[in-house]
Amino acid sequence: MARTQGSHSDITGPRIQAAALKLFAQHGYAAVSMRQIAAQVGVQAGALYNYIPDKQTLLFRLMQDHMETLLDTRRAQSGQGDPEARLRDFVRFHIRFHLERPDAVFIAYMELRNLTPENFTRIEELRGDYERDLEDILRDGSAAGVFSVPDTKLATLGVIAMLNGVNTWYSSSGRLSLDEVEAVYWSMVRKAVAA
Amino acid sequence: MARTQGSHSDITGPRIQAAALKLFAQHGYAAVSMRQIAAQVGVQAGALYNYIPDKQTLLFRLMQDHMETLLDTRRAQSGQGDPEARLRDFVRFHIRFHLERPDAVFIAYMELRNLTPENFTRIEELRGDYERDLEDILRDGSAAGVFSVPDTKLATLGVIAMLNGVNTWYSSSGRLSLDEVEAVYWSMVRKAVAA
DNA sequence: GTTTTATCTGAACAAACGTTCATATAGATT
DNA sequence: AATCTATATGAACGTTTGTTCAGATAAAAC
Repeated sequence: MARTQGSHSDITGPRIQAAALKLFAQHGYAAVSMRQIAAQVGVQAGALYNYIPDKQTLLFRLMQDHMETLLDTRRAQSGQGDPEARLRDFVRFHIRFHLERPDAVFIAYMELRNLTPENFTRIEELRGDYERDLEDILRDGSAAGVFSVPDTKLATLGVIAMLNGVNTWYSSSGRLSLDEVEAVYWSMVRKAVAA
Repeated sequence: MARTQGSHSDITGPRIQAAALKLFAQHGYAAVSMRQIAAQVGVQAGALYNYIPDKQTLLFRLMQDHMETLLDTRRAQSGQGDPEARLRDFVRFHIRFHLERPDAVFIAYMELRNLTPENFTRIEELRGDYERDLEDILRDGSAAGVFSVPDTKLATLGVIAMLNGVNTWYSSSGRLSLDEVEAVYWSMVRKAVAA
C-alpha cells in the first residue's frame, strides 16, 4: 500500500497543522502523540514527516504562525488618533482577535515551557513586540496627561492579562454578545488607566 | 535490596508531593514520568505507590490541597469594613498568597485539562467559592454606590485575571518590591471599579 | 503511453511509559 | 534477643512513544 487517491501536499500540510492545533489545545503538547495527529488527518504517522522535521518544530511553527498573524493583523489596522481612541481600538482588537482563535491563543500561552530555548526566545520576542504596542499607547497617554498609570510596564501587563481572561470563559452562545464584552472591558480598562 | 536507612512514611510522603509539584510546574503533568519524581525524592518508582494510588490522584491532591489552603487562609483573614477596604484587602491577599506559591498556582490553572471529569468538577467548585468572595465585595460596593461595574461577574473575572498576571512576570529580585506591586495593582483595580 | 516524481503505507527500532509484585530489611514492638 | 511490620528495591509486564525507511503507487511530465 502506498500513495492514496487524492493525496496532495498542499492539502495534507495545512490539515496537519489544524489537527495539531486542535489536539495540542485540548490535551497539551506532551499528551498528544504523532499517531493521534496522523489519525485525525487520516494518514499514517510516518507521512507526517514529509511535512515537518519533528514534533517540536510542529509546535514552534504553530506558535510562530499565531504570533506573526497577530502582529500583521494588528499593524494592518493600527489606528491613529488620540491615546484614548487608540487604547479603545487596542482593547477591541485584542478581545476580538483572541476570541476568534482560542486554540492558538491557548497553545501560545501554555506550551511555552515545551519549546527549546531558541524557539522560546523567538516567541517571547514576538510577544514583546505586541506588548510594546500597548505600552506606547499608555506612555503617550500618560505624557499627554489623559492617562495616569503608576507604572507603564505593569499597566501594560495588567491590561493584557485582564483581556486574556476573556478567553477562559467567553462562549458565543452565552449571556453576553461580543459587542457587550468589548464594551464592559473597555469600560474597566478606561477607568483603570484614567487620569 | 530493600528498605533503606532512614526511610519514613512521614518524610517520603511530603517529599513526593513537593517533587511532583516542582516537576509538574516545570514541565507539565503529561511530560513528567513517575521515575523522574522518584529520582527527585531519591527512591525507586515502585516506592511511590506506597503513598499514592496513581499519577492522576497525585495531581488531583496537589490541586485540591492548594485550593483548600487558599480558601482556609482567606477565611482566616477575611476582613470587615466598607467595600473599598474589603476590596483592597482582597487584592493584597490575592497577590501575596499567589506569589508565595507560584508552582501550585501554575498547576492549578494549567493542568485542569488533565483531571478526570469528577476531579475537574471538584476543583472548579473550589475555585467558584473563591471567586464568589470577590464577587460579593463588588456587589456590596455596587449596591452601596461606591463601585460602578457594568457586570459584577465579568468584573470579578477581569480583576482576578489581572491579578493572576503578576505571577507570570514577578521576580523578588526584580525592579519592584512586593509592596510596590500591591500598591500599583490596587490603584488600577480601585479605579477600574470606581463609581 | 511511458517515465519520473511526489506522496503515502506499514513494519520496524530502541527507549520510555505507568503500574505490579515477590523479596529484602530497617526500625518498632515485645 | 526475637518477632513483626512498614517501607523500600529492582525486575518484570504489556503498551506506547517519536522517528526512520524500503517499498508501493497515484498524479504529473514528457
